[in-house]
Amino acid sequence: MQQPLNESFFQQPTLELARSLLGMLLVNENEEGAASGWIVETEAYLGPIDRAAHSFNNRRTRRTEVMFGPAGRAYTHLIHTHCLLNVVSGGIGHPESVLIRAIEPCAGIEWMYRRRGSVKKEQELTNGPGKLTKALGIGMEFYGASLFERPLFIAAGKKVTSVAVGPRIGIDNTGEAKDYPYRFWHEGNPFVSKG
DNA sequence: CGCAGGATCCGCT
DNA sequence: GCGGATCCTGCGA
Repeated sequence: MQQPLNESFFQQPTLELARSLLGMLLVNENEEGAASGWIVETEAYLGPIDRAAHSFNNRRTRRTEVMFGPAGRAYTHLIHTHCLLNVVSGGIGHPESVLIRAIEPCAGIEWMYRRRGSVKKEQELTNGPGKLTKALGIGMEFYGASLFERPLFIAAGKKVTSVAVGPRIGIDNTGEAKDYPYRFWHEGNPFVSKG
C-alpha cells in the first residue's frame, strides 16, 4: 500500500515542482481498489505572467479559485468533453499550477482498459492529459481535493534521471507564452504524449 | 442571454 | 496527418 507524500513536498517553486513530480506515483483509490501510474510528463502554468494560464493576470473566478489557495490541492477542469488534472502550487495568493500530461501505468491496469473502452495498446491508456484522468477514474468531483490525502494522492515513485525540457503543447494562440520552456518529460519514456 | 473559443481525443485517410 | 465532435466558461450587451 502506497503512502501519500507530505504536504511540504508541494511547497516549492512551480517550475521545480513540475520537475520534481516526474517519477512520482499518482494513485486513485476507490471501491474497486487502487489504480496508479508514474508521472512521466508535466507542464507548469505561472498565472500572473503566463498568458496561456487560466489564471493569467490574476483572473479570479469560480473555476480558478482553487489556484489562489494553498499548494497541493487538485485543480480539475473540463476542456471539450475531457477532464484535466493539475496540481496547485505557488502558495496562497499565487495562482500557479502543474498540469499532469501523461503517466506510465503501474497498478490497476485492467480497470484502466475497462474505463478506456476501445483502447487496445497499453501505451494509449494514459499518454495524454484527458486519457489518464479517464483511465484512473478522475473527474470534476476531485476539484479542490488534497493530493496528500486519500483517496486521490501522490506517493514516492522511482527516480527519473533523464529529464527533457521544451515548450508546451496545444496553446498556439497565446502570443509569446507559447514558447516558454515550461514542459518537462522523462526522456525516452514511451508513455510521454509526444516526442 | 447569447456567443466565441479552448491546457483534447479519436477515427479515417 | 487532418478535421470534426462537443460542452462549459467567461465576457459583453
